[in-house]
Amino acid sequence: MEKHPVTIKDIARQLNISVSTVSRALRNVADINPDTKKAVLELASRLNYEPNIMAQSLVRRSTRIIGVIVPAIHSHYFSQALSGMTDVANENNYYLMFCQSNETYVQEVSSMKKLLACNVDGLLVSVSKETKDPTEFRRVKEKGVPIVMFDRILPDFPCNRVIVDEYEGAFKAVEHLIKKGCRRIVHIAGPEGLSISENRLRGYVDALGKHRLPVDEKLILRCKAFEEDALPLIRKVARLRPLPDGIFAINDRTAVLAMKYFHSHGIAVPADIRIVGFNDDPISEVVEPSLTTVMQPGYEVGKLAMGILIDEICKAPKAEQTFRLKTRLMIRNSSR
Amino acid sequence: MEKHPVTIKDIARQLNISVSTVSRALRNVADINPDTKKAVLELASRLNYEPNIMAQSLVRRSTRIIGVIVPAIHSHYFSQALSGMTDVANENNYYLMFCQSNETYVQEVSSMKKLLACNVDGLLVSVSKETKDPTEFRRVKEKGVPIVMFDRILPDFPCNRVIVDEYEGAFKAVEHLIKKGCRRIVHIAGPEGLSISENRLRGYVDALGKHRLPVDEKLILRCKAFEEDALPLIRKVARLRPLPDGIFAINDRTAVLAMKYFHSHGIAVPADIRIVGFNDDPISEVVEPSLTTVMQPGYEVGKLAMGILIDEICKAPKAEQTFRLKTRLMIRNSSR
DNA sequence: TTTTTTTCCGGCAACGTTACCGGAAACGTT
DNA sequence: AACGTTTCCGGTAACGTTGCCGGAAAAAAA
Repeated sequence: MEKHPVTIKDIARQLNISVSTVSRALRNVADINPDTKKAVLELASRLNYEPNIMAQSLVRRSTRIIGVIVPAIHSHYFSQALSGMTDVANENNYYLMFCQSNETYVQEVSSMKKLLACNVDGLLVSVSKETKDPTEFRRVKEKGVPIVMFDRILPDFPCNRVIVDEYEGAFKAVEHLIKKGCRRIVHIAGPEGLSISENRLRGYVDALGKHRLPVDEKLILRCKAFEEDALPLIRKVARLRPLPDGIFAINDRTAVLAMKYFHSHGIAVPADIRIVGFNDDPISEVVEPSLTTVMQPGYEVGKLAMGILIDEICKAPKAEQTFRLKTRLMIRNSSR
Repeated sequence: MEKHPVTIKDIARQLNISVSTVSRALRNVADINPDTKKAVLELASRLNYEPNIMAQSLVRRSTRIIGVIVPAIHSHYFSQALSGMTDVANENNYYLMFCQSNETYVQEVSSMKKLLACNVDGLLVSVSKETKDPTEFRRVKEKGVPIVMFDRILPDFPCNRVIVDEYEGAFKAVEHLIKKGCRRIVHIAGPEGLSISENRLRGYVDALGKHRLPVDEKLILRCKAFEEDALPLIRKVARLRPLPDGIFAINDRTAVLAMKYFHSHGIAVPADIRIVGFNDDPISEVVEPSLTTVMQPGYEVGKLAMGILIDEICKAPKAEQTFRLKTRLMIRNSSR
């Protein structure tokens, strides 16, 4: 074991030809005798030759590696997106390197440095909840490495983007509550400054506006993290008088947390209060009562983002676009 | 933009010294004047120099890239494991390339080929449900690329392994049911031949044996896939007479499926039938009644597997071991 | 036949880095 | 002063591959 992997030189030596001829035979280039080509290909497959990607990328200045940075690899939504990316990357003969920021800006930047050192051909990023400053991303772009942002984008940083239409999703969710008769609807919002938080909040506000309901600041509660600090907010909601009759939560975990809390405190869902979440996590189908929620097509977001990035790598630069995928309101029992 | 990234040569030119001197200054080697070293380091950081990993790996014959193959990136358990791996890899300055087999042998092998072409320093594999044949893995090992298998291992292929003690987990789960008074316990088992299926089955059988309960073949039902074909089996269970009084399911999704089915068919859980699952997916906490299940430490499995692989890459080969992480029985309402 | 064109191949340099070797200069020793 | 030692540096080859160029041999045209 530990033999040298077979190289182009080995083939050249055995066939008594030069390395450049072998190289040409292995690729689809003219200037090669069909017979030699056949001989080379045969020997190559017999020896189980695999080209050395490192050497290739060194001379080609392109690695076919794409770097991906997400806040957390575990997380139903992101792991679905990663899955979509992987499938598309595979089809197109690209390699993927994954990093997670664990929701910190520091890890995000250090991951980016590492990926750049690997000469990635492109970057797929969903920013951490701490990230506000686009300068690091600008630097990368100036080096000529294309970036596509997905889901959690940075408003100040122009680039191709793939997001779900969270505004519309939120709007539909809140409108659904209104149609069910809710008049005092709480929004448990996400961390400030994050695009997804703001979009969902806007959807909430506009839906109220459309139906001429007042926007009461006291009914808008902000999480700092995503789930960790939701419980105190939920307690606050339960103590509000009169009790709100609807909740639109930033995500399913928060919504479920609220449902569990209400259940153990004698507040009935949906009779006393209706609840809608966001994400369509597996838990939403399973919780009792099942949770109405906004489905985001994570797998599709991943596929699309990867597709766009690959396009940007290969072809001439087009105008930067923002692609919005539609959400779907999954109506279940928590709002019936 | 699209400027050449700064190389060791640029530094050498600007400082009027040779590339080898720069190279030495950048690394921790003797044979370098402290002053020159300082000058080089300063200029390097001023120019934002990053060494080209491709070039380094070409000459060092080591890429610091580790390939990971799992059946599915989405999946609560695997995404947790990947998360653990990523964190450990990062700490140790390794890069990760992820592939998913989508539970097919073909994709698994093609992923492996691709990763090898990238000259990965090691491989972390959890095999697909189709995989029986160890020859491809043997080949890799003969090339000197270390493999650590985790979770879904291949019995015929000797290597370092990290698994959870599924036997003990299953044993405890079934024993728990017995202690709650169950006497006719069904096992909804996983696909045949998979290590995890077999280990859990053995735990089931042995727990029955220990408590002198008969093993009834009619109470052991096999899934072919994991969840897709579970429903017919559950129907079968519901039609059994006398009705079984306990179920040990291969995973939480199957268990929840069963609970939902029973609920809509007037069978009470846990009064008529007690249920235990496997995995501790988020859904198990949330379902009504909450699901008793066997917790597997996915994140820890990932961390440990990566740690062992890195050890194997760096140090002299030690005897191959199988590391078993303990599970924990999470007792909830579905078995009370 | 000679000339032109085509076909095919080998040599060389390059990609960015490291490893090895040899040697100049500075220092220390007797 | 002559010698050995140490310190530090530059040159060169190599890692595996591709791209360019020049040229020999074969084929086509004159």
